[in-house]
Amino acid sequence: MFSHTVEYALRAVAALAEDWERPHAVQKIAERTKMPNDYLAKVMQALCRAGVVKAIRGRHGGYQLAQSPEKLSLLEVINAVDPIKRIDRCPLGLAGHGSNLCPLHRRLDDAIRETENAFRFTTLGELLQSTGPVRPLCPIEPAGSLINVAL
Amino acid sequence: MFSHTVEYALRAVAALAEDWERPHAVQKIAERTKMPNDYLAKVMQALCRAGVVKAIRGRHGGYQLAQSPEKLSLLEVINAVDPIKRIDRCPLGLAGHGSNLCPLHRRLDDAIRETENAFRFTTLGELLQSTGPVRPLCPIEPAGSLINVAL
DNA sequence: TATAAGCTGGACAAAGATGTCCGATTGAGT
DNA sequence: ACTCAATCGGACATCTTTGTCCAGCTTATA
Repeated sequence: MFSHTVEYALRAVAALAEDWERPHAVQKIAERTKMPNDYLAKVMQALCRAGVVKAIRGRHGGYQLAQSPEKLSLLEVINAVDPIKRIDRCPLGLAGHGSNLCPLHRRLDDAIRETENAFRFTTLGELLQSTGPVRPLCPIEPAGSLINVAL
Repeated sequence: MFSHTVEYALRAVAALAEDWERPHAVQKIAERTKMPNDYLAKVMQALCRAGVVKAIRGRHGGYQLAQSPEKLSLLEVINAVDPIKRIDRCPLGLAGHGSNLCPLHRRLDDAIRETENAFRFTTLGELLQSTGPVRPLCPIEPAGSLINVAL
């Protein structure tokens, strides 16, 4: 239901969120989140253009969140790379229908709106704080090495 | 959020639902629903293989719903052409995580599940019965000709 | 100032989704 | 039997998404 690019973007910001006031190199993020390095580079550029992250160029540079994880909603991330499109007029191309969708498209748009809201009101910060029963989740390290990514 | 193919499939079954016990030729459905004839043919084949519709070959043939609109959920139609994929294990490919998703993927899967349910419990019949304030919606005919498609 | 680390952006390749074309097959009607 | 209307299904064209490669630019550090 969500594009691969969206998934990548969300993984990336989740990785950045760990210590968000420091730049992270694309290569590091890619290793952490197990995605193709060069494709991630493109995704980061998109996030940068959208203002979700900022780029620090040059040596010791990288990307870092533009604001604290608590202020960043998942929807902002999603819309930065692959905007959720609401159905705002009849897809059959009929003029004069304005916001009056037929029952089918009304139903579809309702679902889209609910999804949009679910992500609009979820911040990256909430994800990091969430104290599920099985905490160290996606991270790679099984034993006790390094920090758990909590993706 | 939904593929073009899903949109087409839903339009098609909505068109069929009008009088579902009679076969409708692909060409007629395509005109009604304003989509490419030959692509619709492929979509109908998929719906047929999934058992959502049945094909009547030969002259005076066409496609008709396999069962009454009241018994057909939108989810069945969607899954027939472009299945909604739940996130059932860590997309990072970590073994040993079973159903324990990290907060991010838990959140994503929740949204997918909600969407799935919204369509699982909506039947085609409900859409046709729904008495919105602006009834004749997507149909093409503005004046008083023919039946309103109520797509 | 030289070097290395890192982002930038263009070009391109591969794969999937969408759209088109057409001959083969089926079955009703004459 | 023959014809016509219709699905069936393979081949192919096009577009978008995803993925790869690389030369150039920017900046910290020695």
